[in-house]
Amino acid sequence: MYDLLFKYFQSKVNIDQDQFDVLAPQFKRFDTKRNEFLLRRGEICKYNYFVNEGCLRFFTTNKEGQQMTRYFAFPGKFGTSLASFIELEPSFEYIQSVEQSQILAISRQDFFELVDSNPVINKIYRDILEMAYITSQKRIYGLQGDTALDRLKWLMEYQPKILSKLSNKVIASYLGVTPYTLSRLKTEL
Amino acid sequence: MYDLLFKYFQSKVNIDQDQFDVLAPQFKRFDTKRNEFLLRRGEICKYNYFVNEGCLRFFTTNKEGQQMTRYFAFPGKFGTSLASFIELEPSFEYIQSVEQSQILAISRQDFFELVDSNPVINKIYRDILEMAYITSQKRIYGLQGDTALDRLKWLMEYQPKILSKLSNKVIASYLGVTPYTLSRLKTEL
DNA sequence: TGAAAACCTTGCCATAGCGCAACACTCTTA
DNA sequence: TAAGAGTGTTGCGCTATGGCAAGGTTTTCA
Repeated sequence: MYDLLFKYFQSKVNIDQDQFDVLAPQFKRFDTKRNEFLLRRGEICKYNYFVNEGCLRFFTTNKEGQQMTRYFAFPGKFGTSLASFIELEPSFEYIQSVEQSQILAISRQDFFELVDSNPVINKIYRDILEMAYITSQKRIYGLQGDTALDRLKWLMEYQPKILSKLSNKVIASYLGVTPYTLSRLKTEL
Repeated sequence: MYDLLFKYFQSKVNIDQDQFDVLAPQFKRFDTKRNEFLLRRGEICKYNYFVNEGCLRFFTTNKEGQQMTRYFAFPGKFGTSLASFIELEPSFEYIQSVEQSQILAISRQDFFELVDSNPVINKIYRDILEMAYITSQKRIYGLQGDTALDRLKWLMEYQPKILSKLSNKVIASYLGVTPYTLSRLKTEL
């Protein structure tokens, strides 16, 4: 159950089995059904999630009710609604299980106690934040300056898993286009 | 010279003058002219910058050569080309001084030594990353789902300094529209 | 301080992407 | 296994934004 998480930690920092065994029990297992919500807008996000199997989608809706997807967490990735998780304020986004998934969740309090007390976890959290921020920067530039077709090509090259595993509807909501447009773009490839 | 930086640190964590005096000298002062580049695409970003006076702009260009702005650092803000700064890889973005500015810069090595050895700095860096990431998330959602007019209104409400201090050309490059469109949108407000 | 450069605005038309409607296809799940 | 819900495709017209051109205004700096 904790294999993937241990591998993840090892890939980031030096950590041995004993150190890991101390903190692993703080991660509780959740099993989710397809399309199940782990968090809805307006709720407080109490957990940081690690995906063991399946996929989580992080999205919000604009005033026309259209969904916009920010991030897909595949196996071996962390994800949370950070603003809510940090500040204990109502979340502006949803977290939904795209398919039947197995999730490890650590509570806010346990997580930040670890971050403050355990240099290994501190470093991992720093890494996650740095990488997530850099990814966001690139995505901002992509949304600002590339055409929808460019963004689709970028996705094919760098995130092929998204294209192969997910529905056109959610892919479109990630690219920032309508499903109509995505369908048309695919004929231009 | 270090007043603003000290205030910044105090606003984030408990720090007294003695603690601050130890680390302050690691920040070297740079004075920049209007439109001077601190970093060009392809160069390695060696410093983390703190703005004392003036303003720095962080941007890149797409393949048509249009500029896209990600962030403006006003007095009391940090900014760097993070991917390059962390990984020592060539930067994909530029850092330019919008106007005559006074900057405090700390080198990569000094910075990460502080982050690893000094809990106060570690916490500040964590805060910066968290806030920057949250801001990026909101910006991604804004670019994906709101019209250009919505984004302009958002800017007026939450970042009025950008509208009042900067040229239309760079504001447009931040909103992800052309200067033509921005000019037209302003008549619709 | 005055010429040159940069910037802002606006008319006009071009284009990318939107969104309805209709239909085909494909997963559920009872 | 059949009905229904959800998903993908495509024709058509619409809207938001892009981009050239031309003119007026502001800024820069020698």
